[in-house]
Amino acid sequence: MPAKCRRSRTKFTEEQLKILIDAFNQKPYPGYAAKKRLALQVNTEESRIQIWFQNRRARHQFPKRPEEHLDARQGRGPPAGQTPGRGDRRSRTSYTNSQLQTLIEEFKVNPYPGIDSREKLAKEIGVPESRVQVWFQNRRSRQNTQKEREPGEAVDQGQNQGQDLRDGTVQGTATT
DNA sequence: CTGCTAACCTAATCATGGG
DNA sequence: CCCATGATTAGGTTAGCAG
Repeated sequence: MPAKCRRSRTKFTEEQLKILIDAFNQKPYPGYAAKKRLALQVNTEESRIQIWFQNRRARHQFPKRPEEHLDARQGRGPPAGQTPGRGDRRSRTSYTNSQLQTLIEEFKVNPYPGIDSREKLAKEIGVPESRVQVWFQNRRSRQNTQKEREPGEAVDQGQNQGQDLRDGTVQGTATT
């Protein structure tokens, strides 16, 4: 194959796992700052930390421990639907018009960019690769949701499941 | 081959910021 | 206030590697 679509599988060392598991047991929903700190500690990317926590929460029934204290503020305490984690999210990325143009153009030719394409794109518009990935995820999702708006035409789904096979390698560069 | 688990996906939802 | 859209989550699939 020309290149790998996926990022290569990260192999955590025992030491790294120890730190991660310990952190997980104390706080299964780390905020952005905590993830960044952990990333530094185990010397890896923060996006790897995020994926690791996602997978861990999904597969291990961690002690339903929302917070070590956190007891609903009965006043109104609307536990229904609120982020378990702290309000510590990554700040919203605001894309400039030209950045959006680049992303949209790429999306048209390849809505499922592999790791190489995403990294190249990220470098091009000066944004972390993880943001590019999220952007594509949201874009695809939105497209599927709103596709029910225009009964026009198009809406051609190729039943493409799993096998994405498409790799960037788009030497674009034509322009400029 | 099987089990574990990183990477990745969708859909839903939370949350922010501009009109 | 409301809407467009970025960030996060649950849960499910794909795939690399050790046993």
